[in-house]
Amino acid sequence: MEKRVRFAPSPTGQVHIGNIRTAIFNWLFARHCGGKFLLRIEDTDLERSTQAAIDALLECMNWLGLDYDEKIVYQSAMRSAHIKAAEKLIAEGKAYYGRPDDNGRQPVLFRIPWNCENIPSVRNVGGAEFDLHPEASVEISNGGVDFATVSKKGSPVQTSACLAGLYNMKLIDVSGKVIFELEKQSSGVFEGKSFSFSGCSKIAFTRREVFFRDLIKGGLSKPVDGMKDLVIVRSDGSPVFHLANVCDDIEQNITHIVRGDDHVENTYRHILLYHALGVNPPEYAHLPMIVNSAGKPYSKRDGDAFVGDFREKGYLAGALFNYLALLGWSPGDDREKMTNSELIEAFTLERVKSAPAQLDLNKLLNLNGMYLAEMPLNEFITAITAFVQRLPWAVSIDSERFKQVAALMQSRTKLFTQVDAWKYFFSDDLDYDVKNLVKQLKKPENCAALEKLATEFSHTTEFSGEYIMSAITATEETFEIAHGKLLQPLRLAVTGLPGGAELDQTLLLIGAKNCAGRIKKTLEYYRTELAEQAGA
RNA sequence: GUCCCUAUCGUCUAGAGGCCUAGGACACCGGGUUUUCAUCCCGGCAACAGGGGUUCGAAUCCCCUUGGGGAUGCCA
Repeated sequence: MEKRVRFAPSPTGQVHIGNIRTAIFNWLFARHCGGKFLLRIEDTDLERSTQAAIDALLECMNWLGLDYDEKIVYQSAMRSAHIKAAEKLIAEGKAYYGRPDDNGRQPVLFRIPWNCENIPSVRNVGGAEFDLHPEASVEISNGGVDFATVSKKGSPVQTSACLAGLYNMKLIDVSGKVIFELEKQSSGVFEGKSFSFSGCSKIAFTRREVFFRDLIKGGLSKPVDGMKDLVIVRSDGSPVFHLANVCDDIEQNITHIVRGDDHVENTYRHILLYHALGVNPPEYAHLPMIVNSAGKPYSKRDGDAFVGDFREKGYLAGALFNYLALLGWSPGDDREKMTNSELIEAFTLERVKSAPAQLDLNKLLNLNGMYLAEMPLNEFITAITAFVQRLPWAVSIDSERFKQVAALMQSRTKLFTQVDAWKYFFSDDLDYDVKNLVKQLKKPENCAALEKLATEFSHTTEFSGEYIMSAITATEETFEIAHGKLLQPLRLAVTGLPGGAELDQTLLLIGAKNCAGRIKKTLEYYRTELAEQAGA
């Protein structure tokens, strides 16, 4: 059978990195097994869902190459189907109207099914009982049972459970006498009859549990007595996530649900909803969360949590995609830098880890650098041009010269936004690394040597790489500076910074006259502004 | 509080009872190349959370503890 997965985000803001990783895993799964990757936009929260957020989402997916099959389903357009499903459940006695709100309107609640015998996802696991706090009462009604167990310290712990969770329930008083049997009263309770008891010491019942095999986490189960009937239509008439989600997954014939593991608890209820709607539930796979460098879930304060931020900062879509695919998953061998087709080929849900993973910006940066390094030069230039154009100093730079600089700097660029550091190739207005500058220029012989070089540069007619290096060597000899020790001061004087590409290539691009002018300017700057503090 | 999930270098991970003296990558540290810085190359540091079992043998299976996360909504 064709495998069908979906990515179902709520467009309520920027696209979160954890969210997009879920999309990536769904996409990889679908592409690996030749299935369909569907997009459903869960825009039922009309207050918070905006067109801008939807546009941002689509833009993000497009940027990362997450192409989807079939038409986008907008959940808001499915509303009448959701309501119809709720009505069907009510008609079949599988859902009921709950307590009215202040305006007298009633929500619809899904009843955790009382008769579970024919539901393959539910099984009996034997008898269970709780000690009850004697001072608290037990309330039994159509909506479930409220009672209070006893904590270790002896205080009451208020608990409630759906009726179905307390199959064969018996209430036992302090003398050991059974004072209530749910089975005998069940039809009355479903019709609205309620009971209240005090002085009970025990509640005994047959425990049942919902179970499923998660493709990532393995066998998972939850006792039904830990569940409550859930609202599926609010009193204002709007469908709740659980109902909408399940209905749409049924409508789209989803066969595999791959989502964040914050949904594990919901899965038990969703499975029951599936059965109530007469459909076999799909396979589930729950992905671990991504956490920040402190091991906590990402919050607004962390920044770096939105896909758009990564794009703005100059990360490549391919690198981010590759990196995110490796968070919580690995191919099983030592490969890390992988093309999309390699990822598709290797991807299986079985290899997804189930512990949370921290995003490591360093590693992402490194991977991005690898992608940049192997980009063909013309592509690199095109891509980085988009970033340089935003910079104020770059408004009218020469494109031919920019290409030469790009060729020189590509191998040392890990992020497009690092183009900001190329300013000195185009502007005489240097941003000095003052600390390093002072360190170099407080040696008088360095200043004298630079002075001489400036003079030579301003007069030379044959400015070449060879000329530059031999001029430096000669000057070093003249001023008795150790071989190579003049390079740092010279670089600082011309570019303001301690690092960069090969010095001769750099100076060549800047030009003899400019170099000479900058050296003089830097020396002047040092003497007037920095010499004093260097001496002190 | 209760329930569920989870636990290998600082981080991402490999690991399916013997291939483990625990492998790779990032970061970090050292060396080489570069007459400087970076790239690049080579090397190093660094982990099975703790305690009990099971077994001839445990990172691997079981239990407990501890740490982390999630759920417990008329949010999604």
